[in-house]
Order: sequence, then structure tokens, then C-alpha cells
Amino acid sequence: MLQLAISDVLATMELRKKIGIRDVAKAAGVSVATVSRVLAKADYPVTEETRKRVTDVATAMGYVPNLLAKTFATSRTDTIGVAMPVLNAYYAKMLAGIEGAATEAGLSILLTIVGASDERREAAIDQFVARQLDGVIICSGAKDGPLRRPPEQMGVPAVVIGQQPSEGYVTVTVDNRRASYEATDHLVSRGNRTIVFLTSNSDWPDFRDRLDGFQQRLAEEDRATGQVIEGVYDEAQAYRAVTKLVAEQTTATAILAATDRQALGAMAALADAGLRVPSDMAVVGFDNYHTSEFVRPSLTSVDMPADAMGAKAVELVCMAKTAGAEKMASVVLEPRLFIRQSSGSFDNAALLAQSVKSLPSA
Amino acid sequence: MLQLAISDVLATMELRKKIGIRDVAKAAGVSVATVSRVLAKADYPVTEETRKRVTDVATAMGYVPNLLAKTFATSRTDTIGVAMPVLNAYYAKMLAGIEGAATEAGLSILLTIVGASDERREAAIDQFVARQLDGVIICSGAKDGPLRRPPEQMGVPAVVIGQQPSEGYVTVTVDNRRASYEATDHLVSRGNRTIVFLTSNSDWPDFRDRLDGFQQRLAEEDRATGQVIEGVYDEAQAYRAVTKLVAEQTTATAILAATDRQALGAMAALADAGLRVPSDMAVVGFDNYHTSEFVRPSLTSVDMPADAMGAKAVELVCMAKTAGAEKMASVVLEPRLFIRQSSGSFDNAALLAQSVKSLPSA
DNA sequence: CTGAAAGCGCTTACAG
DNA sequence: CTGAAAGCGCTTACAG
Repeated sequence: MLQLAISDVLATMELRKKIGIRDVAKAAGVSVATVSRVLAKADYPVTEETRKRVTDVATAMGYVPNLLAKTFATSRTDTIGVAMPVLNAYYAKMLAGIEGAATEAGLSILLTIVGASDERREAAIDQFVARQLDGVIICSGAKDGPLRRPPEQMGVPAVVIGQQPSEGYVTVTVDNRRASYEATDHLVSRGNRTIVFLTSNSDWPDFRDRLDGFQQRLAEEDRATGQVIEGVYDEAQAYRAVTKLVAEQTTATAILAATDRQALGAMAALADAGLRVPSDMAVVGFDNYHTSEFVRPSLTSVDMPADAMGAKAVELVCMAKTAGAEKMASVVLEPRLFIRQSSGSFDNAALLAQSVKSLPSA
Repeated sequence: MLQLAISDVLATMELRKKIGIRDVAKAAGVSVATVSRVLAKADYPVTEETRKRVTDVATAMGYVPNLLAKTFATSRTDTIGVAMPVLNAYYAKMLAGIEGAATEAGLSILLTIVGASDERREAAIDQFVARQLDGVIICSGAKDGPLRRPPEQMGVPAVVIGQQPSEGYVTVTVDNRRASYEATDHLVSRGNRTIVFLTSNSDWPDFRDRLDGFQQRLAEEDRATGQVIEGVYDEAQAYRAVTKLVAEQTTATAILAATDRQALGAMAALADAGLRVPSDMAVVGFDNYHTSEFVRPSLTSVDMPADAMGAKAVELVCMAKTAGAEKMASVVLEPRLFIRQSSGSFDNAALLAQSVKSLPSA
């Protein structure tokens, strides 16, 4: 009985033990080298017979290759590290772009959210480097300090998305100045002469550029005046700022908000103050939130192609892998102004057939 | 000259070659075992002198441990795999919860977005298993098919977030039926007697439960009637459905939408039809989108604690690592109804001091 | 407290 | 076409 119990345990242990390439080799009567070749390199010259035997035995035994060992032996991780400050709508869109392009290229994603902390960002990069990843993508946050090491000391190909106070990095950015210029132009060309620019902190590169574009367009216009309200970081603060603006009987007829979040807060304030958008006050935002199309009135917004930026960054990392890191070059994408603020921006004439059921009243 | 060139090349190569534990050991005059102990186990008994010598030499040489080798040697990856269907606001919130808890526990995240494809989900799990990850978190999508292998055959601790047609898995879910019951109760208690339930597909578990909760509450009310509109998946379809409803002179005074996206589409339709929310038609949604607070009127919504679900899933995986996978048990979280639809839900009396600058007109 | 050595499970020149 | 063997860079019983 004891004997039996022990053999049971052994059998269980046998089952538990992961079967490796050696077990497959033994069972198939070939060398581990052959098994490795059959399983890992589709085009390696092997007899059809051996190939079949090996694959059959491997599947029969339920062999699962240990990617850790492979990765270690080849020092190719097929993984890129991604460091992001937060996971809001903007970065989620960026991450989706990164993930899609990475999967396409057969790469996995190691993700770290580092907050606004330069320490944690550096720690994440340390981790990526120590893990011998094939590349890293660093997504800039508004208040980033400079990266602590130059790109050539990273040890892996690195791409930065967004503006960054560090020198020498390959970056994927968007022309915020141009975008802001266009958005301001949209407002000016519709007859607005006093425009408020609602923003957070113009020390941050993207927001500095948005301010620049705003000012640049206004500078071209004779009778136009701009007013800049800084220190507005979220909806609630935008709400308060605009409520105050209205209470002070502003002469402004338009608001350019540096983000859609601020724009939504502004619109809420205008609605609560009984002002109509855009007839009493036009509002334009940045980021083109998905919901911006569906608020009423819908919001004209500058679409930041965060997903395209993410995909581009992956493309650059892949290029570095094949052609060498020195082949990478920074790229600047163009944002697009989505003009709305007339309701019904989608086809509401063709009503879909919906299945409508009535519940019996209980 | 040639000699020099060659030595230059060698020097360069020397620089390029990653320095390993062996180089540090040689330079410090100790064994690799000692270096490993000093660098990896803080509490291992080593002379203070040797410890200092090793750490000094290591930092002087710029030694970066190869985590790949460590991981391989110990077969602890300190990484969990996360498979999600998409990266929308809901899943981004969930991912943020996962990431936060994982970082807290010293774990990295390998992320894969699998779309609505069961194939890709299985492939992602294969990848996670082959990479010997410490655990996997599978985030359910609405139209998931069952997982192809039972939990005990995964080879790693697995936790499923959300409802899933597969048996035997440890899950983290939310009580959707209860949430829907409460939301319906909110509408009924405010005097609404004919309520429309706007939903996508009641074959999907979460949406089936939301329908159930709706019906259950109505069944308790004598004079209340429910109407179910299915096949509504996004804002535009909700817009069309509600536009049609209004055109048909509905007697309903309230809409319970199965998602905030649908609710926002419904509100846009009501606004465009000249109806007021909530006086002409009340609207309640699910998901508590961040923007739902800031649309006007603001949207009452059921908050799905996606981040808490994510954190809980990580907690379970960690428990499996320490106490064994059999210690894991499914958990059900309670959603919360956020009642709004009265504007000004945040403090708009205390206006922040904003820095206001006027630009000179050009 | 320290070291020599085996081992983690693959890949891949090299030789046949 | 196939195999024996070295090697990837660590960790960790085991012995001293």
C-alpha cells in the first residue's frame, strides 16, 4: 500500500514535470539538435520522415517549448518595453497603436505606467534594459524631466513619443503649433475677434507650441485679440475659469481649449450659464475625444493621431533591429482638425431597423 | 598603424561586449557565486568588506545584470500576462488597475490585445505559457467563446475578469443584475412608469444580467412597463434608435442604457429632438465614463469598478504564487450608482485663482 | 563566510 | 541530412 502511494506520488511528479526538448528527442529517437531544428526553423533541411516523426511525437507528448530558454540562448526577446505616464484616453489610444503594430511585427509588449515620476521612468528603463528587450518606447508626459542617459548608452534601440527635454533621441511627434494655428484660423475665419486660450502650463512643450500657434495666427490678424488663461488642468477647473469669465462679462466670442477635457468643462459652464454654443460662444478643443462627437453641441477638435504615433514608434524600433539603430530618424505627424459643432454629424436619416420588444407590465 | 587600428577595433568591441558577472568576479577577486549573492540576495551572510568590494567594482564597471539569465536560471519571470479584447475606456481603466497592483507586487505586465477573436486569445495564452509567466489574467469580452483548456491545464495560475462561458475558472466579476436593479429602482422611484432599456445583445452575459435586473425591478412594480430595444451597439445606433422612438411618440419617460456610450447617443438624439433631460426624458447609463459627469445635463451612471477588478485579479495571482493556485477563489464586486443629472455636480462656487494674461492685439 | 561545479532548456557552429 | 558538444549568464545546493 505504501509502495503504491509512493508510486502515485512519483506518477504525479512525472506528470507535473514539464517535458523538454530532450524528452521529445529521446522518444523520437533523434538528437535534440534535430528536434530544435524541426520545431524552430521551418526551412531547415530535414527529411520529411524525421520531420513528421518529431512533430508527431512533440504534439503527442504535449510538448510546449520553453521560450525563456530560447530567448536566453538567442538573446532575442521579441519584446519591446513601453513606458507611459498614465493610461488616460490619449495614452490608451497610443498604446493601442503600439500594440497593433507590435503584434503585426511579432513583438510582445512589456508595459509600465510610470506616473509623473522621472525616477520610476528610469527604473522602468533599467528593467527593460536588464531584460534585454529588443527596444523601448518612451511616451513623454507633459512634465517630464530629461532622460538620464543619452540614447547610445541605453543599450537598446529607443524611441521617444512626444516632445522631450532630452537631446539626441529619435522622436515621434505631432506639429502642435501648426495644429493650434489651424484651430485658431478656424475660429478667426468664422468672425471671432476676441478669443480665449484656455490652457494648463505653457512651460510644457506641447502646450507651449499650442500657445505659439494660437499667438502666431492672431498676430496675422489686425483686429483680433487673444486672452490666455493658464493653470487649468481638468474639466472642473475649466468649468470654474469659464464661469468666472462669463460672470466678468467677457467680450470674447470663442474659446480655444488646449484639451478636450478643458473644452468639455468650458461647455458645461456655458450651458449652466445659459449661453449657447457656438452662437454665443464658440468652443474648440484638442484631442478629439471619442465622446466629443456626441456631446451636444458636438465639439470641434484637433485630432491627435496618438495611435499613428504609437505605430510609427514600433516601426522605427523594427527598423533599428534590421537596419541598425542609426537608421532611425525622427518623424513629425500632422494632426487634423475635426470641424463639428453642428449637431447631427452622423447620418441620422437612415434609421437602423432595431428589434423592439415590449415587456408585459407586471 | 594597422596595429593601432586593430587595437582600436578591439577596444571598441571590448566596450560593446556586455560585461557579466564573471568579469565582475575576476575584477573583484572573488567567485561568481559571491558576486551573485552580494548582488541578488541582500540578506546573504557575506563579509562587509567583500560586499563593498563587489558592489564598488560592479558599479565602477557599469555592470547590469542580465535578467534573462536570472529568469531562466530561477524560472521565475516576475511577469504576468494580460489578454484584453480591446483598449477602450473600460479596459484602459481595468489595465490601469492591473498595472498598479502588479507594480506594487514587483511584477511586470506583458500585454496582448486579442480583439474579438478566440483564436488570438488562445494564441496569446500559448505565448504566456511558453514564456513561463508567473500568471495570466484574461479579460473577458462580450462575445467570448469558451476558453479552450481547463484552468488546471494552463500550467500557470489563471484569473478571468468578467463573465466567461468557460467552467471552472477563478473569476472577478461585478454584480450586473444588482446594479441594473438599482438603476431601474432609481428611475422607478422618481415616478417613471414606462422605461426603455436600450441594449446591445442580451445573449452576452453582462448584458443578459443587466436586462434581468431591469426586468426584476419592473416585475415588482404594479403599474410599470418596460420596453427593450436591442441591437444598439454604439452612440450612433443609440442616436438613431432614440430618434425613432421620439418620432413614434413614445409614452416612455425614461431610458436605461446598457452603456454610457449608448446613453450619450440617446442624449444627443433627445437634444436634437428638442426634448429636455431629465424633465422630458430621464437617462441613466452604465460604466460611469469620466466625461459623463461633464456633459450637460450630466449623466447618472452605474460605475463599473474596472480598476478594482484588475487589482483584485493581480491579488489572486499573487496569492496563487505564494499559497498555491487552489487557494484562489472567485470574487464578485459591487458596482455603485452615481446619481447626477442635476448640473453643477462639482463645487463651482469656489473659483480657482487663475492666471489671466491679455495678449496685445497684433 | 566562500568557492567549484552542475544545471536551467534551448540554439548553433562544427564536423561528419 | 544528422549529431555531439559548447555555450547563453545566471543561481544554488554542496562542500569546505
